[in-house]
Amino acid sequence: MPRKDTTTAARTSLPTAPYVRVKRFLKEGLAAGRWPTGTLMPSESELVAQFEVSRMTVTRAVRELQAEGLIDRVQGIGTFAAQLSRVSSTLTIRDLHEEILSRGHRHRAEIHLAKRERASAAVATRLGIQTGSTVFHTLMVHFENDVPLQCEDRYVNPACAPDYLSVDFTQVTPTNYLLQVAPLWEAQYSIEAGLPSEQEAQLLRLRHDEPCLVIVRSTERGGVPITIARLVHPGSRYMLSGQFKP
Amino acid sequence: MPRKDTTTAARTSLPTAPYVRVKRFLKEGLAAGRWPTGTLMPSESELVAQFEVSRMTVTRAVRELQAEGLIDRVQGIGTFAAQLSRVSSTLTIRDLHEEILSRGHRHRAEIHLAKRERASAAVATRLGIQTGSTVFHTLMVHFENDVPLQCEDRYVNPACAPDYLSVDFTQVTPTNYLLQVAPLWEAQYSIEAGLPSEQEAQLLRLRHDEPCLVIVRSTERGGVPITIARLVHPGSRYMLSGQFKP
DNA sequence: CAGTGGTCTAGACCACTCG
DNA sequence: GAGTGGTCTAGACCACTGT
Repeated sequence: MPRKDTTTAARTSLPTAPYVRVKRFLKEGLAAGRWPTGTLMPSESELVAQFEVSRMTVTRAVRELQAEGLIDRVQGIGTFAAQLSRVSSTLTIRDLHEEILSRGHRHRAEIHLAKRERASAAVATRLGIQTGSTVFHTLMVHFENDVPLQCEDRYVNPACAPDYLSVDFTQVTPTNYLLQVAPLWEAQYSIEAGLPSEQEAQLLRLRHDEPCLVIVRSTERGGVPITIARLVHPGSRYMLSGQFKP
Repeated sequence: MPRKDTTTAARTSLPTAPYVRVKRFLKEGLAAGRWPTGTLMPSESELVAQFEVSRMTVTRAVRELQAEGLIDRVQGIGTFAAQLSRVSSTLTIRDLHEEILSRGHRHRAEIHLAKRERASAAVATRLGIQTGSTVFHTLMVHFENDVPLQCEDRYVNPACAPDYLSVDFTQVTPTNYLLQVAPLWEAQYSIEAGLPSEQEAQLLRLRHDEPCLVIVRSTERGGVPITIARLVHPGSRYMLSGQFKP
């Protein structure tokens, strides 16, 4: 009889999956401070005995908690409660076009620059190419219902997207196009508050002393830099938001 | 013979785990555009046949990709390539004290307020309590090597941390203390650029027109609000950074 | 109905760490 | 050697979707 008899409770309401029960037990124990940070938690075999389930089931529950960063496991040693203070959230950065449409608003892009240039030392370094070699450079402003929302200043490695300049960016955002050409596999970003450059202030129709949210993002794939972008948002018109949900 | 014979390759170099191989196959296929967004991907049974592994192994690989948001699965239908453009990053917000120490710098907190107050309507709403009932209110500035780095204005629901005001916040940060009392299970935040209030500018030793990164974070547990905090950082001295790594 | 994913089991071998 | 996690298998039952 490979299938275990389902005599045990949980028939009245929801027949919660066993691995979910194990997971919940551990999660609630952590929330209740039953295993303070760094404490040794029950071993897999203990959980197997306690819940009368197979080890695979326990393993799944525990592995998922590990993936969520709630516990640390060390082979040969045991399972430990993780630093709950290092909780991390998922900050989803969507394509601005989609984001605006999903709010039910209109999106429009104004192209101010789209040409090939010689890479400055700073740009070349970050794109992993030779100073003075060709790069693609675009500068545009994105509008939400005709209000300027983002100034996008972007350099692209021609090796990764040779046809970049032939794209009509009033129809497809650079992000979207680059995702088609090379799904972005790794990226780094920084988020800070700062003042717009003179040009940015003008393009965004801002006074030069209005604070902006500045996101600098560089994207690469397998160690090959694809693009770097500086995204400037008027502080009064844009905010990032997200959730923690450990 | 329950154990499968390990005749097949991968003996010369690393004996990569089968589930890793399956996962890598799918991941690289997605990167190469083999399955555009929304496309039907191989079923579990196909992968079982192709890789000559058990279904559990395939399931694990596929389930992990799903957790990473790279694929969508629908019972009874199949597995589909997810929208790669909605890649999300993990933004880890650590305790500022730890963050500063990990940079090898000194942390110091200056307490400007720590008392009980009657909740204003705005605060009461966000803390889920009655207007006019008691709340704890703290205001402090955190220094990194004696440079003001963050102004923390915080309201706490007394029901969740009755002893909050008896804590010596020059020794323990509110975040740290609240994490001990009630590990934060859910939180929401917004990040924006803005100007400091007059008081904040003074506390941070800023001109009132210097842009700041403002994080507003509210924390709850099981639907019960614990605390709301407004964290103001001088734009010139602080930045958030993170990575995408799908 | 056949095909899909969702879950579970009872065992197994391995690598690792500790006393 | 005993205990831990890391991984795998061959089968199974289920719920769900299509035709």
